[in-house]
Amino acid sequence: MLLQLDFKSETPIYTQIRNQIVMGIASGALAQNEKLPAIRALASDIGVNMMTVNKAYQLLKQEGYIEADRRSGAVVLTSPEGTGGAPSLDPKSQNALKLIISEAKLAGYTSESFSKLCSDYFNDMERE
Amino acid sequence: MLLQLDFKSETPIYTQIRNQIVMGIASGALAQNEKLPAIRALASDIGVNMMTVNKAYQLLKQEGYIEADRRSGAVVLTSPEGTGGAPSLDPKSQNALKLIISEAKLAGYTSESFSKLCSDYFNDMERE
Amino acid sequence: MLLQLDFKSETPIYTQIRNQIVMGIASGALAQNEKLPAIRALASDIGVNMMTVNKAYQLLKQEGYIEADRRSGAVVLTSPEGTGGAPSLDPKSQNALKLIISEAKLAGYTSESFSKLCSDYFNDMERE
Amino acid sequence: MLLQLDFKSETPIYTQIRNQIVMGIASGALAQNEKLPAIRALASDIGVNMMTVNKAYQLLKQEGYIEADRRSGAVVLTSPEGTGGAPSLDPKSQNALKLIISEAKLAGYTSESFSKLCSDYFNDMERE
DNA sequence: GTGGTCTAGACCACC
DNA sequence: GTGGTCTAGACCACG
Repeated sequence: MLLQLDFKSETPIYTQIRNQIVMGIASGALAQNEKLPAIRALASDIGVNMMTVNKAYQLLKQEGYIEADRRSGAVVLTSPEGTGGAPSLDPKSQNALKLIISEAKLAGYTSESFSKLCSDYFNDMERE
Repeated sequence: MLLQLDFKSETPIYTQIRNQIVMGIASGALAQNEKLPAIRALASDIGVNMMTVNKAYQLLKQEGYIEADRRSGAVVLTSPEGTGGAPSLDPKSQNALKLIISEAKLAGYTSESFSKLCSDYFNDMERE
Repeated sequence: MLLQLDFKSETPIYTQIRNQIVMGIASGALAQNEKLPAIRALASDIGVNMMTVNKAYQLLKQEGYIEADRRSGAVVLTSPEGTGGAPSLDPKSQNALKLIISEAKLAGYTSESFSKLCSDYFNDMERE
Repeated sequence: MLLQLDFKSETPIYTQIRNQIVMGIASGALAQNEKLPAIRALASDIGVNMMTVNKAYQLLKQEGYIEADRRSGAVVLTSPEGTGGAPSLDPKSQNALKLIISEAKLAGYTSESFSKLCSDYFNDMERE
């Protein structure tokens, strides 16, 4: 699991860390119940202030992606994939998705070609 | 065409304006070649400073969604929808989409149910 | 002699008219002593306010490119091409040239390749 | 690196700042990877509002001359001078160059004397 | 009437 | 400390 940060990006670094970890979990690069690196270690690894990593971890905790374990630091939570209930997307992400779909439509995508694109991304993740 | 802004949001107001206009164009609420409201008019309409609206318009110009005419303000550009070439999505939007798909997967979506969600959004736009 | 205006450009229309006429004279499209179209005629031709054309003509007069003739409107002045003295470039244009050369250098041009580019433009004009 | 602004000029201050920095990079006065002054510092230095400097910096970023690093402000980008591919000039600059060449021709320059002028400017930059 | 530019001062997020 | 955002009001160029 390697984090790739872009210090020139306008998205805050702690958000980038959070995003990469979420994508890592989804792709399986980070297994369920796997232990995340210690804040201090990760911070020095990627050359970033500890506060920044801490902020990312707290975000992830708050969103239910990871859990703080007294003994072993942070661990990836078992995702409720098979809960049975209808899956629901965070409202913010829903809005972001609507925006992306608008852009895609104006860029020439049809409903079908866009769905195709999404499926591709979905399947790419499985294999990584 | 009514703009709905959230002044408490952490996404800058000028970005919100830009997003709403993009979605407005995609949904047809803003017709091609339609004249956009004057910067100052829109600014006072939504209770925001002129500079803020200006920034949003410049973003849209730069991205090719609208065009400024010296004589009559800004107009919606005719989108090159049928250019024939493969449609392409902005790299930033691609990354955002990948992130959303990761979140969706962890929230329990399958590739199919997610594609369904996208199609629904796509079609909703047509009707508005 | 056809004027091509870009109403979306950020350079004022009267400047565009002035520039096109200067380039027209240099390329020979407008001959020395040739009569320029009447303000009113040109204005309606290119779909522009008379004031705008007037402003362009006054600029050209002031810079010594054309002359107002009571009887026949404006005519192209005989350029002092063979005056013998060292040619001199307008200070503003000198600065603009320095800036362009800076940009060209950063874009990878060498002194030689840039001179080549200039010669090409110079010669292109002769033929038009 | 000293900026010389003309507050009476009709070219916007932010453009003047942008131009001076571009010329500074080309002349070597600003070294590659050198850190640019902080927006607020430069602004108070040259007696100008922060927003004005900000606008200049954003232009430069957008054009690829400088880069913003989240941690340490803006730095001069390593220019891709030896990329091998044919160097290309911005279309706007090309048009500006054509116009200047037209003016030069009418002022009595020959293709050769103009090329000489350009070489001189090119070489002057190296030494500064 | 339109957009473009600029100012002086403020608040906030990030690192 | 840094940059990003926003405001309220002003002046000017363009058409």
